[in-house]
Amino acid sequence: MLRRDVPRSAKRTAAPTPRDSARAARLDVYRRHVVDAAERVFAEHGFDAARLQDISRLAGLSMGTIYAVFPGKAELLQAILDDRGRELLTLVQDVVAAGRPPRETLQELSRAYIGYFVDHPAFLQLHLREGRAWIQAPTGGGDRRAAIWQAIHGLQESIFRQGIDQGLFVEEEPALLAKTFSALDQVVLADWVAGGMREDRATLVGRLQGLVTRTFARS
Amino acid sequence: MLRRDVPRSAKRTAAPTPRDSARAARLDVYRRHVVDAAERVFAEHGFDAARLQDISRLAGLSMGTIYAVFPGKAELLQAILDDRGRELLTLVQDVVAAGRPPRETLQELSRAYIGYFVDHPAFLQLHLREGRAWIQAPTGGGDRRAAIWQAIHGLQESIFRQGIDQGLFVEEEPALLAKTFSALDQVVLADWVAGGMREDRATLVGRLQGLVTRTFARS
Amino acid sequence: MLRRDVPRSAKRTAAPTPRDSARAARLDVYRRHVVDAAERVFAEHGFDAARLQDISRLAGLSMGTIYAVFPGKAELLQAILDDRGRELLTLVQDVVAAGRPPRETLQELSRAYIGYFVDHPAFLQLHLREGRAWIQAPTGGGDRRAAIWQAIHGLQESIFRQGIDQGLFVEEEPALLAKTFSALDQVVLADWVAGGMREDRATLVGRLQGLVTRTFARS
Amino acid sequence: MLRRDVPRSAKRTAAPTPRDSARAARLDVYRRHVVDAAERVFAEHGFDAARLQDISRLAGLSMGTIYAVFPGKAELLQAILDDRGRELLTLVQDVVAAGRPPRETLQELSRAYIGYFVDHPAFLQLHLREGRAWIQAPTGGGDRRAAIWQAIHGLQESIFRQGIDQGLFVEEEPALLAKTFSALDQVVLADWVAGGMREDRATLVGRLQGLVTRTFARS
DNA sequence: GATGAATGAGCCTTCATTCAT
DNA sequence: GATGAATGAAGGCTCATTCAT
Repeated sequence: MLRRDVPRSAKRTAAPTPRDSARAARLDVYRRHVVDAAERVFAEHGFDAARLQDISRLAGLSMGTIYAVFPGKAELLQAILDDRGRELLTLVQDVVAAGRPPRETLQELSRAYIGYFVDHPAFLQLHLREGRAWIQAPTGGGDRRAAIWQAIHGLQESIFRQGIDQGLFVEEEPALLAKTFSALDQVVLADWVAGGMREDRATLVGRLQGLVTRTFARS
Repeated sequence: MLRRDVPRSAKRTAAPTPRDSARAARLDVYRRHVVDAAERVFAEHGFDAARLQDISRLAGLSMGTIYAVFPGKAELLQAILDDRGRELLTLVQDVVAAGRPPRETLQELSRAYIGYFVDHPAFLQLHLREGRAWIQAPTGGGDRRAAIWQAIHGLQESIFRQGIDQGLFVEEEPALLAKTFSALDQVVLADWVAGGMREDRATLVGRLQGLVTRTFARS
Repeated sequence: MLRRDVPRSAKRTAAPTPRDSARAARLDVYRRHVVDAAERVFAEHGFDAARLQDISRLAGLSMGTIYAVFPGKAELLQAILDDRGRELLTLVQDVVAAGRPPRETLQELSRAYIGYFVDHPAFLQLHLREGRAWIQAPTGGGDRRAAIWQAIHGLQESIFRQGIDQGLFVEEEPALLAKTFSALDQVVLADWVAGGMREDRATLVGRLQGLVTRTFARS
Repeated sequence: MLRRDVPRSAKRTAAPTPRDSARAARLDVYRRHVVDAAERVFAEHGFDAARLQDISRLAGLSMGTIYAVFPGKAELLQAILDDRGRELLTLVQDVVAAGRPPRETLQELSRAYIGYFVDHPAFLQLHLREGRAWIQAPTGGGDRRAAIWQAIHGLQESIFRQGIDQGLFVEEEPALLAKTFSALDQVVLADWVAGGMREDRATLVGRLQGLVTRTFARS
């Protein structure tokens, strides 16, 4: 039958129709599948060597479906780094929002970071392979990927600034300290990956906390 | 073709003829040109996006010559990281060989690293882009790239071990300390690159030495 | 599924049930919608660049419905050219059936053609873009599209033959004259489209009638 | 050996080196092969359905070589229509330059057109399939393809204008007469193609000249 | 020996067509 | 019966690698 000429057009911008929300839900499921598969394939082969075919196969979805959800390969990587970056940002925001004293906050942050990456080993590998955004210059928000890391580092800087003001941390440019924190994080995790991911989470947390304390704490 | 019955095989391991040594010298000149050009092209575009064609043009050498010196693109990257890695290793060896006390050695090492990367900015960018070898696991020498970094880190570890034994450095796995040292190095340099390479060498050395002291020195 | 043993097959060729005729009527409505939308999309983008998706959207019908009415994209174009061709044929038949003298008939034909295309601008564009059937060879009816144009040209030929016999038209192969008539038609209309469709119908009719008179009338 | 550091750099913009001219000559040979093959494939299947692979195979050249000579598929078609269009333009220019009286010039033009298309049957088919440029509006030279046809029609218009001024041709917009001339040309040739290309050149020339005389000549 | 033109395998992306709901 | 989301084949284009000159 011909499509009815929308007597419910009034609702159009109001509540979404069940059909629309179903559609949105389905697309969201696909999105997650695609992102998951892509994350793993990118992690294993690196972005350039990764083939969309493989992602399609791993996701159990056709090429067409992938392209229904993402405009292209680049945007797929973007989306992964974006999603994960946002999750990390939320994590940091939560930790910071708790309002604990600086040293404690740093310890919590270490625990949170390690926990997140241990929980998402594929992303960890991808992050170690392709995640150079945290070294990028503050470009004024032109690149979303970099923007998220700037937000993350911004929060970290605020902690460092606080700690420095209270005489708890070494006196050094907070921006550099934030990056150093990320670097220490990366060292511990990279070492873990390189060693075959054998240590458990607590060990890694302890290791990072140790490094962090020694690096930043004023004795 | 008929298999030639190599009558001059005896010469093979004997003294190289002038012709041979001339050939070797020529190839070596080519190699250097190719490696130089590749380093710059890889630094600018990244390994995957770099085109051999551009390297050929920049080197002023034909594709054929490049392939006469290197088996393929991958080996070209390998060679660069190898060459530079070896130079870095030599640097570290020299610093260690001087036999200074641990803290001083670490300061010298900081100066040497910074100096090397500031002198080779193209390699620095390539190192930040593609150089993940220093995080790799000790694979038992299967990968030469990783092997060199293991050697470097091995030397650094010896310093840290010494320092720990003398009660000068924090007590932590020397291997992890070595990687941390590399990470700090990377942070300072990445920050420098991101900021437009404006600071001079001394500033960077000072910054790294500060970080290093605070991170490793036992108070 | 088990193959049903069609007990109502007897009804198949009998009188159509109300259900069947309702079905047929419905399909016919769909057909018209689809053809209209397709005509516009084909006219705008050309056959190859046109996307069925767009036709579906413009028709307000699902892809499935389109494929319920047409076997594929090619048949859709076919159908448009067919429908329009048949309408044109009817037009010509009506003009010819009036039984006016040849010159007058040609003038009427000119008016009718221009009128039809001015009334169906989308088809005009499609006709100028993809309508090459009127140049096709008499293939013996293999292609329906060409067949219709052969019928049209056949009628025109009969007029030309009549006019030639009466000494009114130039002596030339009637078939060629018929095609020339179509060409003149096309020139006037293409010029109109190219000029932005600004002139009104009467102007175009006058222009074509002038060309036609000068081309075919024996002085 | 390393490329010599150009002692002949002075010559650089002066005479082309033998190497360069050889290169240019080779590319030109390829260009011709590619264009020839493309012309035939485009003529047979139409632009969109034509596959570069087929052109590659027919030309006896690899995909890479095709792309060394043309940036893409579209430019390939462009180049064909361009080349042929320019040749046609030259033809027209030569005919017009002879300075014969208008009627004679038109007869010569008919002979030239027919001759050209009979000599290039693949292009004829392509022209009938994809050549709609001669109907296009004068867009001010934005499209090269259209521009050439504007030049051609411009020359034809000048002939018509002359003829009209001398009272030899019917009084009608010269631009429309020029397009009509092209249309008559197309009719004769399309008819020839449709009929299996059996008539010889003289027959076609006679046919077109007859049509042209009757269409344009003032009695 | 060096050249660099030629090769062609491989991948991202589109869209006609189908079929589960 | 109608839907429109899912499919996946197909093709334009790139660039690492080779080899005739």
